[in-house]
Amino acid sequence: MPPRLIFHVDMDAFFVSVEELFDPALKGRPVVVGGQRHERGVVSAASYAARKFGVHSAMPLRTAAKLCPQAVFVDGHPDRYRDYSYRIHAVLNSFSPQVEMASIDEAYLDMSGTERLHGPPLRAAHALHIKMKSATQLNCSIGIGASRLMAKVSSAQAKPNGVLWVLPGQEARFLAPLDVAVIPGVGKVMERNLLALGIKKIGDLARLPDSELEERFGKWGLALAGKAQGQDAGGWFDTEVGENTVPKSISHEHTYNDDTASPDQLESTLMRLSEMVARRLREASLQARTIQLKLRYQDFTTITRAHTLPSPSQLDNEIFEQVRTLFRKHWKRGAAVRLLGVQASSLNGQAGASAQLDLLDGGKQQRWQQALSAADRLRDKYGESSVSLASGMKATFRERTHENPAALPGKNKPTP
DNA sequence: TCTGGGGTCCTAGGACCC
DNA sequence: TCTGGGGTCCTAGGACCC
Repeated sequence: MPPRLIFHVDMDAFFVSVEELFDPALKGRPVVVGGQRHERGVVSAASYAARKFGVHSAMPLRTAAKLCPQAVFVDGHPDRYRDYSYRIHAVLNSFSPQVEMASIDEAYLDMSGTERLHGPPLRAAHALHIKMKSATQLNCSIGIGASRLMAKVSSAQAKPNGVLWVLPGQEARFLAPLDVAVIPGVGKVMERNLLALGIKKIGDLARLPDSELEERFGKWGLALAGKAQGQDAGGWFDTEVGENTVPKSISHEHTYNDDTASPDQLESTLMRLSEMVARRLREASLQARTIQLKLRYQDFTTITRAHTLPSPSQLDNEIFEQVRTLFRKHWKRGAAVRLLGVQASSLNGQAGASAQLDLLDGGKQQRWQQALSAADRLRDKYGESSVSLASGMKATFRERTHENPAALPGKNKPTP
């Protein structure tokens, strides 16, 4: 069997580049995307000019402002990025039937067997590079290899705006001089652990016997030994391109600008987050069995508390009631809260689940779903805050939502 | 420096069942 | 009296990625 041919396509400074398309005056300047300089938050993306000052993503905005006072701070625009992500996806789909978006701005393509259509790998990559630029006005970097891992590592080495192919058989030699931290999955903690063993470069790692790595780091250690040779070696990397499509969890969270201990404020945030999660479940035709609350206090201590429902749900009120129960049980009353989050997991497609629900309950469930779909459409039209579940809370209705009172699930509330 | 929001995967312990 | 073993589900926390 011939080796696989995998492309990893990674957009260069994606958020910054999109912002530059909307405001060309940003070009060439140090730009920080993610919020204003004094806000509570972190850098989502920094332009190459800003990176020269030591600014990088995940850094607190206030730190970035100190390192680079002359930077332009720009709020993020998720809708814009999603829109460009779709365009990128469309370009990629025209090159291979096997495309997997790994995040909003990067994708894997399985290009095995496309030589007849696209020619040899480098020619295909250059054609893709040019088409991406003309279709989206954005630069990308492309890594090519016989595994996801090699493609991913190569695209990072190719940045910015480059193409790099590591020939089959040359993987270990290519990786050897690189820091262990370039291996996807090796973060700060693992890097420190390896450094303590005198392992700094991937070549050092490759010299260690597999058995020692397994002994010290378990299953992960064994995978690491394979990665030092450029193999996908278990876990997420070891899947077919295009296999990872159904999400495992859907969540929303919110960090307050000012910490709060007001039960009303906290519970209405939970309601809003529950609605957002439920809505996305319905959009994806998924139902969740496990509902999780995330709670972060002022001092940053964070807890998660979960509950698994007897039958799955995609309904605002069921999710909210669960999360509120968890909240009332575990929140230290009076303690100021920094962040709240709601997560739905143990997801399954609707087909099986709704059949089960029909069996249990008949029309009530369906009426709820119709009401909620109508509410979803209203939110599309008038914004997220225009429609809200009333269930005993202060709800915010705008005048125009009364045009269609039947669409408000808070009225004449059935309890499924 | 004072720490976002959306995800994935792994580990470890306890419950529960056979 | 002291004491199995394996499998699966659930929960909590943490590392990691973009």
